[in-house]
Amino acid sequence: MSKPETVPVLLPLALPAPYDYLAPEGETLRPGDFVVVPLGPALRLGVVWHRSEDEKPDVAPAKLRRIQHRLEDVPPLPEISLRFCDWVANYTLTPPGMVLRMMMSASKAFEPPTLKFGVRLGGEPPERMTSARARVLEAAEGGMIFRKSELAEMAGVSTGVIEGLVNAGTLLQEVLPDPWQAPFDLAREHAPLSDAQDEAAKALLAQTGNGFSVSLLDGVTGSGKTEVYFEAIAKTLEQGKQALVLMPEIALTTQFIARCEARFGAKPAEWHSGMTSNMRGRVWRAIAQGDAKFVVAARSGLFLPFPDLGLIVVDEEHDQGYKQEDRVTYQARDMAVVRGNLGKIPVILSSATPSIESVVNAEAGRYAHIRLKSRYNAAQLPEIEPIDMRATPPERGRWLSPPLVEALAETLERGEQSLLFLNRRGYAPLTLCRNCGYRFECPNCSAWLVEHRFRRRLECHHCGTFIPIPDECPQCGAEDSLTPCGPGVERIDEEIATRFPEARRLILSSDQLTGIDELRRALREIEEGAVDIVIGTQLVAKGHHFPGLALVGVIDGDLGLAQADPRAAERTFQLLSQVTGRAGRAAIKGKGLIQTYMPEHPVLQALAKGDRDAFLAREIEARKTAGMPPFGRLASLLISSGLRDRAETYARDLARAAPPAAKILVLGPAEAPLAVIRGRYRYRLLVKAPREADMQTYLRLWLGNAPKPKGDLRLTVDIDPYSFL
DNA sequence: AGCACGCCGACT
DNA sequence: GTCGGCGTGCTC
Repeated sequence: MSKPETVPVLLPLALPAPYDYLAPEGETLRPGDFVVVPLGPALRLGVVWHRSEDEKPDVAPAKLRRIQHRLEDVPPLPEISLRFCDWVANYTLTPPGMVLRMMMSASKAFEPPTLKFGVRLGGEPPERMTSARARVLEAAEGGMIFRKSELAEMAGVSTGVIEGLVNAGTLLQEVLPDPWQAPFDLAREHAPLSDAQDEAAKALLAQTGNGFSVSLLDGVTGSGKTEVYFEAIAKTLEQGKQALVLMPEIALTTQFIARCEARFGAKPAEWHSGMTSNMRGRVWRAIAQGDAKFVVAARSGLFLPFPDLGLIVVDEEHDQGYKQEDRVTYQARDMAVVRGNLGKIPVILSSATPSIESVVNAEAGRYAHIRLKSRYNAAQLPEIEPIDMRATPPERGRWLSPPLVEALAETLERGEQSLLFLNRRGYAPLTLCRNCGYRFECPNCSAWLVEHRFRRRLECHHCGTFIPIPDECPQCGAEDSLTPCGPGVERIDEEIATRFPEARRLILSSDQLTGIDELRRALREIEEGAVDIVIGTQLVAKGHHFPGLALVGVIDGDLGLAQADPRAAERTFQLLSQVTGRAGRAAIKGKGLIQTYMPEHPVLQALAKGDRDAFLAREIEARKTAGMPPFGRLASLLISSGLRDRAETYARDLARAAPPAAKILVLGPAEAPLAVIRGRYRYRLLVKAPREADMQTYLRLWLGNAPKPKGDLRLTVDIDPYSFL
């Protein structure tokens, strides 16, 4: 032992590798331990990393500084998390520290935990009894623990009364248990599975239990996929292991949490960005300690420190929301499969409209394909019909075609609910001057300003800039000459208001519903049947059930098809099937009407005929021929700068520095479809490679020798890009 | 991610 | 002459 022991420590910063430190005197540290280390002038929190055999510290010994101390009351990061971090960093070409940062994104978890206290009936009755006190005692009957505010509200008294009873010794203060501390009742009685569900559950359980496997649980909306994977969750919890369910939109999961509670007798822990930092800290710790066994999370939940994860479910696996595009860009569905592989545990991908990638993997035998072809409870799939807008156009200045209006009228007549879907926020996507042709464009982006009549302004959907709606044209000065062009949800709402003044309407869009609570309230109103016609954006397509919905009308079925995007057809098919799939449940036969100018398009044909498989086969064939994912690999390099020339020149220099490779194609640079965002000019390079090529090694070699972006130049690498804007 | 160093313009 | 703008580079 001549040399002092050096320990690699990874810091949650954009550094290329872990730094080496001297171990603290007389203490042995292990990989995963959280440690405080000096870095430059400051102290920082990092994680003791692992070093492979062949690596050795190559930093000058004189530079080595000593680890200050280890965090003793934080559980160490599990070994799998370290390997997962390295894997993701390597795959996405991100510094490992940035992945670690995601893993540590609960700063409160590293501070001494604050205990929450509640009160419980237990001591002697108070000497002086009042009516308020009596009400509290009555409400607290049974010995349950309540939060002070909760009990006060139940008894209809102020919290002062509660405090008084605490001081009198009647109410005892006790640590409030977190929801995940309630035990699960796995044998709890629940609605029996249908034969099809039972068969699927058996097939699924056959996959789970012996190490890593991926199952694609593929069933039409309303077929009861959730109950099927609940069986796998029950099995996991029975084994005492942790189960993770990923959801694309956590704001919409109230229903899901309630179903979990109904099935297992206790609530799962939740994890998403909308939680308070205190709550995030508590959940993080509970997971790290292995106390939280069942976690429902947004995509970032994949990076939580599970010491004993036994199952990952990716719900609505096709959803684009799983692709994170800012900071570290990753596809959570794909990374879930990686995490499952590292942990040797089963992964379930669930969807009514699975992604092409997953279907191809299932067909190739890499994933088990478990299908549920019919709806649960004899409910029928909605009948879907395209409406040819060339044959039955709407009247001037209107957006609903006669057949859709008629269907709405009939549905309204029957007292049933309708949903109109338009994936466009605001009132109108473009405003122009009738007199001189001036169009309102964002000063910072290459995009039109969208009129939001509700908020009385013109907004840019890319940078958030807005101006009040002007009275006159800024170019020619003409008054009353400004004309909104095209519809957004607000304009559809206006049309419904004139056509069906008696109907109760609700716009389900992030503009109208700010915050989770408002959204949840709106969803409840719809569920309870307090709304006749819902007009909604994307939000309505994400896994929420509307039990009374009979008719779904899609205002612009072609909207997603216009873009020159290799995934446009897939995405449109998924979105439209999900939206129209909201129609019709147990008692009601649903109907879906899609307004389109190209009813003969394969996407619309497939929807109308309910022939998903034919569409998938066709789409898969097209991808195969073009060498597109999953048959080939893509990476996108986005170059941006405040100066157009600088961005373009750098993009060209970068392209020129690309090492020649037999089968790897570098396309571009080309101006990005959204050429300017927030005043930054954007150019794009696309790298296309065969499936067997090592894209990461190629990119590292290339970027290692290429000129580095200087000044305000930014270069972002996106492996497996989903957005081409 | 911080923070210091260093090189250019506009002030007492 | 100095103050301070931020672009560049370093932190084990």
